[in-house]
Amino acid sequence: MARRAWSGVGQGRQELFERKRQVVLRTAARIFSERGFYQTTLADVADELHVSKPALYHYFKSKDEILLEIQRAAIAQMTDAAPDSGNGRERLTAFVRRYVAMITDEFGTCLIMTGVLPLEPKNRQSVRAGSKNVEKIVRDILRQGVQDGSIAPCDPKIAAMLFFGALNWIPYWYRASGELGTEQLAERAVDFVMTGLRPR
Amino acid sequence: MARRAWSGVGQGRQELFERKRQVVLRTAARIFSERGFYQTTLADVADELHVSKPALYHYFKSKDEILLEIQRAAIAQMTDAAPDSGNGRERLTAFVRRYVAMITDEFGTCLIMTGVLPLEPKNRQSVRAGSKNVEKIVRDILRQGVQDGSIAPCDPKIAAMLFFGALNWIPYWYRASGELGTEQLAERAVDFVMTGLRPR
Amino acid sequence: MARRAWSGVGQGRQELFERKRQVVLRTAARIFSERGFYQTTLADVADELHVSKPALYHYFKSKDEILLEIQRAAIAQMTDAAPDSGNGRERLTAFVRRYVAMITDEFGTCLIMTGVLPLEPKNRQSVRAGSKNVEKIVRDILRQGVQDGSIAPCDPKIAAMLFFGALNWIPYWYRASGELGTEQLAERAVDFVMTGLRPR
Amino acid sequence: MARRAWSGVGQGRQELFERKRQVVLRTAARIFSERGFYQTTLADVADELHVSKPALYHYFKSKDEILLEIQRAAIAQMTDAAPDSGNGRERLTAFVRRYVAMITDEFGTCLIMTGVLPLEPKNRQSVRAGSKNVEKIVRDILRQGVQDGSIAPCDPKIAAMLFFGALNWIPYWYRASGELGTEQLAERAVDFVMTGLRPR
DNA sequence: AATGAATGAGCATTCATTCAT
DNA sequence: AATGAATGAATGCTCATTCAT
Repeated sequence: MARRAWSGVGQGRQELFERKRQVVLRTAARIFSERGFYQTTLADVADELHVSKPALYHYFKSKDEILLEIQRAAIAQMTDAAPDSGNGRERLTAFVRRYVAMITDEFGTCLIMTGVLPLEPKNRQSVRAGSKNVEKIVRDILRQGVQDGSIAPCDPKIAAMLFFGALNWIPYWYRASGELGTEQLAERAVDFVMTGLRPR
Repeated sequence: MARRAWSGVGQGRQELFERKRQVVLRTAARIFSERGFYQTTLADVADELHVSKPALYHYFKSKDEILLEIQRAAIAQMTDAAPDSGNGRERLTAFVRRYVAMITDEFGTCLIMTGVLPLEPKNRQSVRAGSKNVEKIVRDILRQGVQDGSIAPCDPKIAAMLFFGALNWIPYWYRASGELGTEQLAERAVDFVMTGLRPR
Repeated sequence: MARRAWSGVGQGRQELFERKRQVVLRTAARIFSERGFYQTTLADVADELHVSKPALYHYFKSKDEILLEIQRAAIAQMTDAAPDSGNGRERLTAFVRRYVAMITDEFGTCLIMTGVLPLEPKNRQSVRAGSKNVEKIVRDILRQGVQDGSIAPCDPKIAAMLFFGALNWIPYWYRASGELGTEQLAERAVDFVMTGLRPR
Repeated sequence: MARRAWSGVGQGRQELFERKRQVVLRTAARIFSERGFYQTTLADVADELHVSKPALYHYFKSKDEILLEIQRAAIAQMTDAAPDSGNGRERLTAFVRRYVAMITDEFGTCLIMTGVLPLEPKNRQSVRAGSKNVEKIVRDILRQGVQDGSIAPCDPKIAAMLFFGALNWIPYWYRASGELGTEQLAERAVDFVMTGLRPR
């Protein structure tokens, strides 16, 4: 019993190392989101992986680094979510669809639910800079949309944050295991942020 | 030097005790939100109040209880935010205005930013029940609005959560000290959740 | 059972604190010298004092700080050992007598036997500077003696270090509990460093 | 790049093994003396040798054994330092010259600076016995010298330890890389232990 | 009511050592 | 012979909480 959780993960040399690293990251992200970063000990993570605690230190040099890499991965995904063609509304709609997919995976969920406060100040700044960048992308889309008339006139800063709120809150209530699929959720989100609740 | 932070808070007997309790609560809520619950030690809270650590135990029996009471207070405020007259849209609009006011104060902010994970399971359930109740209030308003035609047809569950997301995320980015007042913020929020981003 | 090792140490407020601190220091110095710094855990020190481990942290903020204060105390004693009247030989003789007394107490012994390597670089420099100072005192005495003719012509640097060697090695072999008293030891040391082993 | 530090050390079969062992020993001795035994990890030693950590276990079965062999080598050298012809003074002088040479090499320096405390009790006794033996050699020389009149009357036990102190302290301050050569140092040491500091 | 002192429980991290290849 | 991977054992330190005054 207690087979290595990553037995048979792959067989490249360097590559195997990298895959195990990813497994650690996903697992840790999931547990951090469920229990909270501080309520999760490295022993918890190790146990879940059927691995000893020091083994984790082969892959990461500290608990903080694990969280940092999770959040970096989340930010990277989100940054790539920016679509580049179409008018403002079209781009925003595409962004929502991709963003919902990412924020419901382990990394995105952990970024939102754990937040950056546990990180060391330096790393915190790093992740925050990434988030700011994603926000800027959306602000720019909004500005474009306002100009091309596909989006209602608004203060892009405020609107972007209310927009992000609707999406970022998803990890707090949505369970992928339920009946609502991620794509359908994305459609509801598109509807909500585009047309609001008032009937047309 | 180092005068008690609550010197002159009041002078009733029982009442004085209660007021000091509130001061502890507000202060703790603020620090918890800023640094995070686990990064905040009771020594930090005591220092901020110019009081000794054990003194806090005169007012609360544990760190957990402090957080619990903060969150209960937040929930109580929010529950009271429910307006009872008007059609769905009117009631929802009124709710948003009150909710924004509450979520930007120390208690509301702490409820959102600290979350319920740090609480003991029993207390966590208690707060969660309160939150569910607030959500139910909104769902009911939505249902009413859909029926009376003042709100667009939608799945009330999903819509309510997207709606709450837009509002709950506010503490993560809004600073009351900035140029945007709370009331103006509330108006933007009303616009956003009611009409969305697409031009009419 | 397990009475506090420092029960009844004193009763001033501030003063009591300081005395307990000294007790910790002496005890730690003794154990460090016996077992070595790294072989001694804070639990060992705490046990010896019939106190809990965290209690030590009321008095010192780290294991390193304990060692630092021990060594600072030793250096302070030694610095004060410098006599100021007489010719070179007389001053050196007086220095030996005082130095032997100090190097055989807990602090002096710990300074020699533990060394400064365990200290953090910054603190290490600090103690080293103190040691250098003591060495300088002796070099100056030697120079004076060479000039006034009471000490044989020699290179003061080398001579001082050989001189210190003879004395500093004492903790490695001398036990105060044996038949040879500290004063007698000091006389032998005076003889040795003054006249050497060859008959006159 | 990063060629094995011992590439080309030799080519005999068994002999090669033995030479590599010696390289490990010298290197470890040097690092132990510089940083301290406990501050030196086997990874440090392996890195310095451009070898993997487990590789060291081909040559030694534990870190303790490495230190033990270093110290045994030092003791062996010292034991051989005893000269056998001449009167007491002559023999002692010769001993000093040889002893200084040994105590300034890697093994001798490590024996002095690391001490025997890190060793397992059994090994510690073994090395201590060797040291005692070297001390006995000197005591015997002193006794002979006192009898033949070439050394001043003294308590051989105390005199021997003060004598050793002057010499053993050398590693703490002497750097072979400086301007003072080992032979010159030995002459100063001979002068000091023979005639002391007082002018004749 | 209030505090300095003390503690139990816990946790991240390190490192010598072993194992599988 | 040699190494990357893995681990058991240990330790310094933190902090919520309690106790004695």
